[in-house]
This record gives sequence, structure tokens and C-alpha cells, in this order.
Amino acid sequence: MIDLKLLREDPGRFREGARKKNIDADVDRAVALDARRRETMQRAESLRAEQKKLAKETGPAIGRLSGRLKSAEGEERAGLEAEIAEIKSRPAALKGEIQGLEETLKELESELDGILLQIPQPPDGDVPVGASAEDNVEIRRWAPAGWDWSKSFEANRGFRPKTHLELCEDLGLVDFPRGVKLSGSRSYVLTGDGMRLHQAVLRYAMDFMAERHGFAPMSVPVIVREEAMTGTGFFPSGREQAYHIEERARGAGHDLYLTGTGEVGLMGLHQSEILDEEALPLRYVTVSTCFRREAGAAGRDTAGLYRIHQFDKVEQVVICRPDEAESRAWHERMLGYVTELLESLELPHRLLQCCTGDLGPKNADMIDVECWMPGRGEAADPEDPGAGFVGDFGETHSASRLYDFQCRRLNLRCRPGGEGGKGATAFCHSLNNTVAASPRILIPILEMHQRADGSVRVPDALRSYFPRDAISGK
RNA sequence: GGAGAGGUGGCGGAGCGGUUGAACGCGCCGGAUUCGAAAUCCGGUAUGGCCUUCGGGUCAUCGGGGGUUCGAAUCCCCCCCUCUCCGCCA
Repeated sequence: MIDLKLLREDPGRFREGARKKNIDADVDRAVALDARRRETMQRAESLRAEQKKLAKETGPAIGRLSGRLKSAEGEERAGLEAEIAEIKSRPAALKGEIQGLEETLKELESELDGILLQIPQPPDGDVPVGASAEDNVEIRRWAPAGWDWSKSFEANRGFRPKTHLELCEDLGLVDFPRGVKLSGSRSYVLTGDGMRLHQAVLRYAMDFMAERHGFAPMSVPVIVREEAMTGTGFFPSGREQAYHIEERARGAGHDLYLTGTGEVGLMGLHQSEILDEEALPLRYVTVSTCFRREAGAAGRDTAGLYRIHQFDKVEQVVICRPDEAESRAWHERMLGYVTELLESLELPHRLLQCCTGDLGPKNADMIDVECWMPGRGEAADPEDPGAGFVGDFGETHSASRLYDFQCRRLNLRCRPGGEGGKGATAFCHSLNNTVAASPRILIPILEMHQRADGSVRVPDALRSYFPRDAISGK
């Protein structure tokens, strides 16, 4: 949610922000509705003030006359009734007018709220303007000693790599046909060492954040109410991405949704709270199953573990004081944790500055991390299906800086002393970043650590989480 | 799933359809007293919106939403949540 006051002061900034992000949002309509809303509100309020005043003045008289009415008869009774009716008529006359204004107000607010929920957070000034992911800008890349970016995997390692699909098949790590039988397209079953490796990565990533970097480990619901989805900014724009559980139709009070990221649960924890400023920043890490309908992605990445409906993800979230410099510093730090993790896993990767068109509605800035996947990209030789692929980067992480956009929607504030403290409240800032999403992260792990004999070396960092030093399928 | 009880300010806890945004107590802040502290006494202590000549004014908020009424924390309806007992279950 954007700040209505800022919108009033500088609508151009939001118009420009939406344009840069390539998102439709009727900023001008919102400004006009806001003006009408305030005007209507003022009229309704002054009338109500008058009504309240009258009710207070005439109330005791009505009470007294009503008391006398009980024992009155005949002409006296008729006189009293007329007197009461006369006194009541003055505030009653205001009532109708106030109700009319309130109805108008409700309509204005409902339309305004709908538009406000769709006005995106303007991108930061230093985010490159661009239409889509094509215009993202590489910031830096890293690879372990011995890897030459200018050469293919085959030239680097001396043998032609298998794709993760081939490795999963040959080593018995994933059963795709049975996954599809159970749950349809984009489904899979992790088997044996596939499941072991999956668990090893998640557990390593969890410990890495909790024990090495001091994040508080949490397990949060993945079935949430609509407010959590709207509050975190995934609704309304991402509604079709979420699995919807229609509980209302069965008589329950509200429907539920499956979350596509642990961010929803972690951020929703403190919805409508006033946190103690001294307790900030809050640093949380969770591992949760993520559900994504992948609507609109039909035909893309249909094979393998890349784009799937259900996966597990270790996610980090930071809620800090509302200070741009502090937000920026945390963004860097949260990216640092990920590059440290990927270096420990010996995975070549690069950081991408996302352009305005790729930010989504809620982010002021977003940095993606992509790992090198030798089995991705175009066919090495279109004539020879056995020649493999040229390799490409694949997105494995995404670090978002949201400022107060999310906390405003969640009504998540802070102040010195917290709930009962003193001083003004302010909406907190929030950030989030992937730590490890599996099984997607298994793709670079398997493909980069495969050996000429078809086995896969388990990187040292995972050794204490995996029973052997290699996966050989035997 | 069945039966019952209940949601009031930072906390506890009153509350009659009519100057109740809300008694009282605790906590917190300021002051007095004290060499200092405790105790005591006095005063002040919610949030949000809108307007403002920046003094303030005004509206809303007693779990949430709707209704009755000239007037609702109080009466009616729906929903959410918590607790107790029974049943079921991991």
C-alpha cells in the first residue's frame, strides 16, 4: 500500500512509477476520489457534530417527558406526545442527510481502496528502467577456482555434462511419471538420494541462517487467510497464482489460500502490531512448502525440476526501522548471506539488478541471483539431440526491498517502547530473500558437481547432512 | 462434531439506552516531599482519519461487520477469536 498523503502531494511520482513498472493503475482517478472523499467526509462530520450536540441537549428532556407520558392520559398525553415528536424531529431531520452522505462516502472509499491496492510502489531512482527481465543488468558474478566463464562445461571439465533430468533418471533421484500420476503436470516424487539431497540442502540453509547469522528459526502456516495475502502484497495482482481453498462454500466464515512463499507467514506474524523500535530489526528464517499455480506459464520449463507447483524453500525476512539507509544496508547483507552460501556450495552464479519492468508491484528494488545450469539454454547442436545444451543461468534467488509498502498494508508499526510506549508510531520497513529453494537448487548442484563417471560429488558444505560423499546410484 | 462461557484502554476490571472516550486499580510520564531512594501526595497518560489561523476543532474506534433508535460499549442479527466440558484424532 502506498501512502495516501504522498500520493496527494506528488501524484506524478506514482504515475511515473506505475509507468516504469509497466503496471496499469489509475493514479488520477485515485487522486480525484480522494478529494471527493474528503469533501464528503467533512460535510458528513459537521452534520454529525450538530446531531450529536442536539441529541445531548434534548436527550434529558425526552427522557423526562417520556417518564411523564407513562402516567399521562387524554389531552395531557396527546400534548406530551406532540412535544416529544417536535423535539425529536430536529436531530431526526439531520439523520437522513447524514445517511445519504455516508452512503456516498462508502462508495467512494470502496472504489478508492480498490485502486490504492493496485498502485505499485514506485521503483527507486537507481533502478534501471526496462520493460522485462530481458533488460535486467548483471552486477557481478562468481565462480570457484578453475572455472572459466568463457568456456563451456565440457571445455572446463573435459567431459560432456548430463542435464539434471538425465542425472535424476540415471541415479534414481526423482520419479516424474508417478508424480504426474498423483498430481498432474509439473509434479514429481523425490526418491532415495534425491530426497536425501533435498533435505540436506534445506537443513544446511536453515542452520546457515539460524546458527551462523543469528536469524530466528520459525515454522509458520502455509494455509492463510486472504488478509495475509493482501497484506503482503501478493493480492490482488497475484490472485491467480495462489491455490484457493473454498471453505466459505462449506459454511466456514472465510476462505483460505496456500502460500507461494514463507514470506507470507513470516510477515503476517506481526500484522496489526506495534513493535518496540528497540527490538528491531527482527530477523526470521523459515522453511516451508510453497505452492504456485504457475498460471500463464503454460509450456515454459515443462520438463524437470525447474518450474513446479510445489517445492520447499528456506526464506529470510527482515523487519527493520523505517530508514532508507538501513533498508539498503540490510538488502546488501541479505544478498551477502546468499552469495556466501552459494560459494560454500561451489556454485557459479551472478547477481542481476532487476529493471523496473521486472520488479512487481511491491518492490522498490529487487536483485535476483542466478546459478549456472549447464543443462539449460539452447541445444548445443540442433542436428544432434545427444549433444546436450549450451548452458544458461537460471534464477534461484530473489532479494526484495519493500520499504514500508508491505508493513503499511499489514498495519505493522513500531515505536519506542512498543504497544504501550511513547512517541509517534511509524510503519516498519521489510525485506526478504530466498536462502535456498529446493528442488530447483538441486539442478545446479547436480549438474555442476557431476563427474565424468556419471556420479555426483556432494559438496563439502553438505557433507555433515548427507550420508556419503557422492551420489553414485549404487 | 456436540454443549456452555466470554472478548472493554499498556495490563486487571466496572459499565444504567442519554454530557461515558469510557469508573476504579495497576503500570508509565511529570512534579512535590527526601541528602538520595522507597513510601506518600498532586497532575498527566489510547489510536486513527479529516480540517487548522498550529491555539486547537471535529469524526470514528469498547473483537469485526450490519441493524434498531433522536441517541448504542449497552438492544437485535451475522461473522471472527478465546476458554471450559464431551466426542474424535496425529
